[in-house]
Amino acid sequence: MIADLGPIDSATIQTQVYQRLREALFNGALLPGDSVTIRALATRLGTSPMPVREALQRLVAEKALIQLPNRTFRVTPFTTEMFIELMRVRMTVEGMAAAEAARRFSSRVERRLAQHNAAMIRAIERGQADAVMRANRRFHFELYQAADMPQLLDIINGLWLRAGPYLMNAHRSLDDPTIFFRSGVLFHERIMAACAARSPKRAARAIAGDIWHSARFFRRNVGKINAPYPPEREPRTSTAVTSEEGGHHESVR
Amino acid sequence: MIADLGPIDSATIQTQVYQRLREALFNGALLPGDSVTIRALATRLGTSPMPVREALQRLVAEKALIQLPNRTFRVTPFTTEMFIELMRVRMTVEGMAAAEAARRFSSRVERRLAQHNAAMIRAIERGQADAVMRANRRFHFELYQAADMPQLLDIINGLWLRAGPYLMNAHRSLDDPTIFFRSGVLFHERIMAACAARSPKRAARAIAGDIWHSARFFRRNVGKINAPYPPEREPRTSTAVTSEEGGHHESVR
DNA sequence: TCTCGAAAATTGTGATCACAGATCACGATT
DNA sequence: AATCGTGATCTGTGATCACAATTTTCGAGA
Repeated sequence: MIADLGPIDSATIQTQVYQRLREALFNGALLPGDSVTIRALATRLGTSPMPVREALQRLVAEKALIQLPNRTFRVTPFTTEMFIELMRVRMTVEGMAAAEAARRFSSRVERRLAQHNAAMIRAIERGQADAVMRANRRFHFELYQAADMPQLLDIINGLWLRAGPYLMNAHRSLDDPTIFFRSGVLFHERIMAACAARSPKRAARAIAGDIWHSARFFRRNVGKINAPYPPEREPRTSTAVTSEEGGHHESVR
Repeated sequence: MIADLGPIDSATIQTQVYQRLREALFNGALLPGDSVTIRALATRLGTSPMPVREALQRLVAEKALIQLPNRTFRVTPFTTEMFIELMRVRMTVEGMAAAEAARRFSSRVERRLAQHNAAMIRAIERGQADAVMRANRRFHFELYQAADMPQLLDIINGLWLRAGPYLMNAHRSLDDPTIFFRSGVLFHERIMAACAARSPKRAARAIAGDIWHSARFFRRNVGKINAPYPPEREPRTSTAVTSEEGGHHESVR
């Protein structure tokens, strides 16, 4: 009955592994098609294979990774069609969250949204693409969180996790990411205006517009982002890169 | 390069365990709040704890189970608020699927939908509640599958998995489930009409109506379905029922 | 130079064991 | 009779080992 504050509760190892992989996917540190192996990760993280196994299984459940007939793990690669489907789902799901956020809009989240967007503008001016993407993410989730629908937020998290390896790498394929980033800022302003006007429909439309607009930029580059093609065999498939393999990219750290 | 058909590919044990638990949840064989333990399940299924561990972790990832601070597993219990949120999410997500299905509607799925609905009517007349729920499920997923959006279908599967323990048990709390079942049939006819008319908006509205209507029946009974309340302690919580405990219900078989 | 095949290395899966934390059962103490 | 403490039991977590399937490597044969 003591008010024991400080529930430090440092998570289990498998949770830590899971969160690091999740962050790596969110940030685009892992490319679609990259293979991930249990032992290699365990060695790199200094644990036994067990926690890694469970973390990978969880990511498979969230469709962030796939398990080939091979049983080997890979960052889920998308075809253009799948990417478009994902963006369509995002438009309606995140549109719903935006609509609800507009209903519950408060000056507090209004202020924070403005801050995130300002940070995004600053990052654009400084040419810090990573910071831009980070600010963009914060803006969106600040909004979605304001909807106060935990289960909906979970779904959105899953969508971003799957889209991360693409969205966070796609801007590198653009000649001038700046103009792309700036249009994002404009959409964000539209979203804030809709929320300030307490208009759910406008907010949903604005979010959908933001998503669709960015999708237009990326659609053509979906293929370019994928890791070197894995050959498609029969009962199982493809090679497994294990760990280093040439300073490629798969940096789980 | 041989066209080896018959990919019987009897899955791994963990997959089998997962699917059985999934089915148990879908059918409402497990009540919200029921506790599930690794060793008990492993013993009952005649395997080692390993496959069960991974299956449970996966279900946790899908929010079908929760892990208390205790680390013990429980079938996710819902508050009324959470249940309503879930139903709202279902309305827009499944509404989207219905809309897309309406666009792609074919006489083939029209025929099959009619069959499922007919089966539902027959089951109602015979008073076979379980068969009613089964036919209802087939009807919905026949429709959603027709949308041809695999990722959206995955999300819907997750929603049903979480709702299963409630929806599949709630009709038992009704005085006369028949009138509830029959209204479902009417909504289904509305849905089919909308699809036949190739009207995405009407299809989405009809699905949302179906979901909301059923939610109204269940809302009051959310609390009644939950398994006996687990006491909420501090760092972790509640007892673990392990296995039999008095012929209660948790039949994973 | 290319093709084929067998050994070697790598992969995920499953079983078993050890362990820390939590819960429960039971008995001594007040 | 009620309360508290102590040991027994149960829980999930992590480590280690064994194994079958697969992939890769590499050398023999054409």
